[in-house]
Amino acid sequence: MPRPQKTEERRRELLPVLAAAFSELGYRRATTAELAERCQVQENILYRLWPDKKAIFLAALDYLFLRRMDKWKTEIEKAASHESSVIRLVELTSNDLGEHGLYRVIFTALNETEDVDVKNALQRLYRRYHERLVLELGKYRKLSGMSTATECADSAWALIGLVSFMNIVLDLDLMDGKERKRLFSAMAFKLIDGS
Amino acid sequence: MPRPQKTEERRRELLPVLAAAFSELGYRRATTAELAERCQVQENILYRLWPDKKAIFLAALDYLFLRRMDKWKTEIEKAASHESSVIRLVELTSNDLGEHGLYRVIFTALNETEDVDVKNALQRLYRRYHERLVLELGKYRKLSGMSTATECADSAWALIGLVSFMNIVLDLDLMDGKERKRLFSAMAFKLIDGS
DNA sequence: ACGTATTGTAAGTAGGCACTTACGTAACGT
DNA sequence: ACGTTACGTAAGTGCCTACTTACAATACGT
Repeated sequence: MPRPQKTEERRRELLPVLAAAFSELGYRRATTAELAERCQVQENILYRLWPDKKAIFLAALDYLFLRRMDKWKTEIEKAASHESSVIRLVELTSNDLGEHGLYRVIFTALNETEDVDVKNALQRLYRRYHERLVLELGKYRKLSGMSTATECADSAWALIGLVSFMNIVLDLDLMDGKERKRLFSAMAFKLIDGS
Repeated sequence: MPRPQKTEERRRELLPVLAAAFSELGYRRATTAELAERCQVQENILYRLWPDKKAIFLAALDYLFLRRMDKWKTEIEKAASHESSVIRLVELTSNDLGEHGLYRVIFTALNETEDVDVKNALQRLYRRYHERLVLELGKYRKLSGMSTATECADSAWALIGLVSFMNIVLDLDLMDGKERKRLFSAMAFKLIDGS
């Protein structure tokens, strides 16, 4: 048997480039020609690695989400034992609002929700995101004693909403960086402290 | 001079249909062919009323926003003098989350922000939205005495963010109607009461 | 070394899209 | 009544884009 296939390896190589393209350009403007050019390959070989453009997009979405969760993890580990991980996450998020391309891709995906696969992928993503946040928030609130599970879940959703919106603010240049960061921090801390 | 042109009148006639199409389908899927069919005219005549598709879209966006602000106005007027208009607005919003097509169109527009005209239109829309909300929120908080202008502005932005996010929740079926309404009300009231 | 299967190159295809053109028809002022 | 202008119909045009096909080059196991 000649030439062992290393497609999986190739996919991993190209994914960061593809993800960057999607987060810069969105789904539609990231044409297959553009994607291929950025990967410095022919369109053809993208289609040997994935069945279609949608599959490439979903792979990129997944990649960005996992990358983000990894960053959360290392950030939490870096935290001093006495400080809460939620606070650490809020600070992390306020510092790189929009730098990671995840939200851009999510917003672009939201316009493709008539596609069942895209919709399901987004659903799973948001649910996992929420689950993870509830976990950290729960730990934090347990320290201060009061707060029901529902209140925790609500606050986590509101936090996710806040981050989503801050990315709209960023896209539309509704505020400058300083103001944006101030608003986000103020609101985020209100939300994690609950009422 | 023969046949007085009534283009403006025709535009007003078609706008509701066009706006409905854009909020159902988004910008891309609302093809000019589809738009024409829904209006029961040929594509051709749309291009006699507007220079291009983008102009139609922006007109629809404006139409939906003005419609929404009108609804706010009548809702506030309907309010009994003793109850606050902000509370009235929150209740209104929680009742018809997603029914009006405004947010769908806004989200679709957010994927076209590389276009300067679209970006400016959205910027103006959000700023006017915010301004209006700050006004009502200010009146409400003046009653309870404390709250700086910045706090008011912050809360107004957070409210807008919450509504934006609830529309994502709706699109992705992340919660059923009851749960969605509960979450929105709970968070909205926290936000208008400030911390 | 050689055959086989993968990787790379380049051109092409079919469909969808925004936008036009050409022309027939109807209404208004005089 | 008639000429002018707006309105309506229908077909088309050229471009873009996701996806293919045909074929050459290369690397591995035997």
